[in-house]
Amino acid sequence: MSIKFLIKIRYLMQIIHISDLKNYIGQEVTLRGWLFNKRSGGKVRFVILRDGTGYLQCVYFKGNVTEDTFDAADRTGQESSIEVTGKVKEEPRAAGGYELDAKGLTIIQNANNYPITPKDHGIEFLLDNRHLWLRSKKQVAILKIRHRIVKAIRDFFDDRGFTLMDTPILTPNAVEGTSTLFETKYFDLGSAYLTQSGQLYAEAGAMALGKVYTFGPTFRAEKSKTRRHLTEFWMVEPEAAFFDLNDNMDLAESFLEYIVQTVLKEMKNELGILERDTSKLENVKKPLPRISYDEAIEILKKNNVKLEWGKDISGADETIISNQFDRPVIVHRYPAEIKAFYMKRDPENPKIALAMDVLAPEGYGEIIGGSQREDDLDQLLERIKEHNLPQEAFEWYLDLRRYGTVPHAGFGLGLERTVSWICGLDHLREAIPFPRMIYRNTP
RNA sequence: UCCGCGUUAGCUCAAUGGUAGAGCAUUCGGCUGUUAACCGAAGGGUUGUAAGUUCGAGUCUUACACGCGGAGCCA
Repeated sequence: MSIKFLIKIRYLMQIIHISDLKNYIGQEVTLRGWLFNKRSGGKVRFVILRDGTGYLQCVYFKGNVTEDTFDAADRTGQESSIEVTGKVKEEPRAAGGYELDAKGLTIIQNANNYPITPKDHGIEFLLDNRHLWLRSKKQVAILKIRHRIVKAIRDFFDDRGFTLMDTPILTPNAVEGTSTLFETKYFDLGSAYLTQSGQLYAEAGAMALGKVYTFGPTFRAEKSKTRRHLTEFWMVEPEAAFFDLNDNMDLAESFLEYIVQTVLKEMKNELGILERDTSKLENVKKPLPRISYDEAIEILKKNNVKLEWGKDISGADETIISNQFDRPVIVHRYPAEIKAFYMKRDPENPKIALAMDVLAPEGYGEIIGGSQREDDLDQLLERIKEHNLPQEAFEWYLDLRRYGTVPHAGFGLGLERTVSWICGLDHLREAIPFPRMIYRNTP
């Protein structure tokens, strides 16, 4: 065969992805990707190809292929980049149902000694190799579900008249004045802090656009060392004018239902790879149970846990409460003292803030926190004093109450906690591609 | 910051105070349907660091370093 002829064949060959195999049964195709794993018989070689869209077993029989090709199948290492050609066929013995009756194997780059072998590894090693760990089956499934959740979040708000509004990451002050923030030098203006929430800015947006949401990274410099904390995480925060606490809870409820039901419907394969028991996710439908903080204390009392009125609900207590229900539970009307300065007081009881948290089932804890905001100028001024916050830093925020203030509300949903819950992960660090934790900022 | 646990081959882990071991990975050989394939062989070690107890320390003691889990804080 002349070189010209080979080039012609090369151009005629259809280059496809594994996810499209079903449309090419019986046809000769080319696929490109990485060698996921391989096995061998005496005169047969099984090469598992992955290309980001799926996995495909390519079968090389000695005699059916050239010596060179058969040797190539032998000497190609795990995660080598390769190009394969062959005929697509249905094959119940192969995982995925399709197989490639392979003819050609081109090694783009032969990888030697890939660190993540097909056996167990410790978490430290895997995190050190996070850039490679992302290639493994479960991590690919998690990344895809995370992407689908992000898309569901955006679709949900976009379809309901919310406008995406990005808020600054570098901010001049602490939003709630409590959390420890990452500090950085900012030219001649002194210090700037990495944002811990876009909410105050989103409130300005809600007064401009009616309904907005902000979706971006947030940062907490707390020295938290648990499976529920990262120092850098993503949060989506809707904020709507003329919303009260009930509207806010209605929105959160529809929102969670939409996200979970969308993932259940469209990500069956990935949930299967993660071996997620989806029966508990099926229940995530309106209406979600709503209980007050006072009722939460009663539930704890029945379970022999004493919680003094005015104290915050701990992680363990959250689990006890959420175990009483078969779906996420909304807890509302917390003691004002343990909540942020901008939350509106209950007109019926000034000791209570019109706050709401949503606790995920199965011990995943708080995934949503929100409130109706204080819209009265004098009340807000008083709160700022009580919390010892510098009023001048909040003048712009107070302007929102001076010029056409209206009742409004919003909440924040932690993306990684949501991904972790829906995927059934045991640690937040697998819910984000490159986790940032107190003792790790690499790779 | 506090409490608990851990650190042995590239990776995951064994080893009663008495010669440092296995599986995976790597290299070589075998097998025509493998599914974390399997079978045979080989190479691979300053047992986290420093000191101490002991005839003898991977093992016991102390300090330090690093990591993991939990508490607090929060999404």
